[in-house]
Amino acid sequence: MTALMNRSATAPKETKAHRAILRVLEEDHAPLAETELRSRLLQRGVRVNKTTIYRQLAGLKERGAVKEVDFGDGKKRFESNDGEHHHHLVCTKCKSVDEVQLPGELVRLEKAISKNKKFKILDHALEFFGLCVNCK
Amino acid sequence: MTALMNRSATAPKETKAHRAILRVLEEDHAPLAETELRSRLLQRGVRVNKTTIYRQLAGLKERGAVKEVDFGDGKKRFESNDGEHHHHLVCTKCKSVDEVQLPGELVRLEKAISKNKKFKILDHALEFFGLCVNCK
DNA sequence: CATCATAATGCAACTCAGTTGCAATGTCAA
DNA sequence: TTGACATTGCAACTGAGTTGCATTATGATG
Repeated sequence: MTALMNRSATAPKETKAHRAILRVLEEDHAPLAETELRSRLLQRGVRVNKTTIYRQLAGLKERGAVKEVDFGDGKKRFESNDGEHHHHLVCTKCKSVDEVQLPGELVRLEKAISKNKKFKILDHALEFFGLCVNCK
Repeated sequence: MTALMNRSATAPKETKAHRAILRVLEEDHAPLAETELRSRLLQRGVRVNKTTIYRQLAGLKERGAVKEVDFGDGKKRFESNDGEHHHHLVCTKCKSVDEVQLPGELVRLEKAISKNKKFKILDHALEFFGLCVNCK
């Protein structure tokens, strides 16, 4: 392609870090923090500086390839943004993470809220915390 | 009393910091971060060390007087835990915070999830981000 | 293939929220 | 009033995340 694909951001370069990070996030389909991501990369023999990781993640997020997720533990987590929109079931004991779909539920809620409160909702954060099958 | 009352939770002592912090949280009914809380206290002429604030908040939370809220900006926020269970409408522009009640909605959702996924939900985090009436 | 602008990387130093150890102070029951 | 012990303040620390800058790598162009 030529000049199109303008995008406010420059075309990302094909680097080792870029490829490896995307691959890890696509395979391990869970929200990963920087340290987790870094050790996953190391396991694959790819050593990447944490600054690079944060910068890559910022870029990937901007381009919509990745979504930021917050588990309320003060760490930024990122997950691949391929599948459907979903939420997480975070086991507070073993830290495992499962996914749930809430088809239409939140959309309905948000519409109702927008009407009543006249607040334009652009995003939401919804995560569930508790005990998974193995831990309860 | 003597040796009993072993507890994990001692009766909180009536201190200046304790009183002042509770009062600020009760009056300014919004989730406040440590720095915000601290300056609110200063405005009332109460100078409290940040360590003390964090420790008081931890205690208040343990006793259920206060709830921790996460807006995903890497800061712990706490709000008074009197009123009804509610969620927040956070304006990403002017940072104002409004409240919404979602009567029964989440309870229903959580029950359905528990059944399908066999995950025991103990807590959830749900906040909405967008533009308030003035900013949109 | 060689060149070169510029994007990506690594490193060190930094910021900022939150925590910890410890000595000093305050609270409150006896 | 006393004394046990909870609370406070301070300084030093931790850990996540960011920034400036010099170095390296990418990929478009000739």
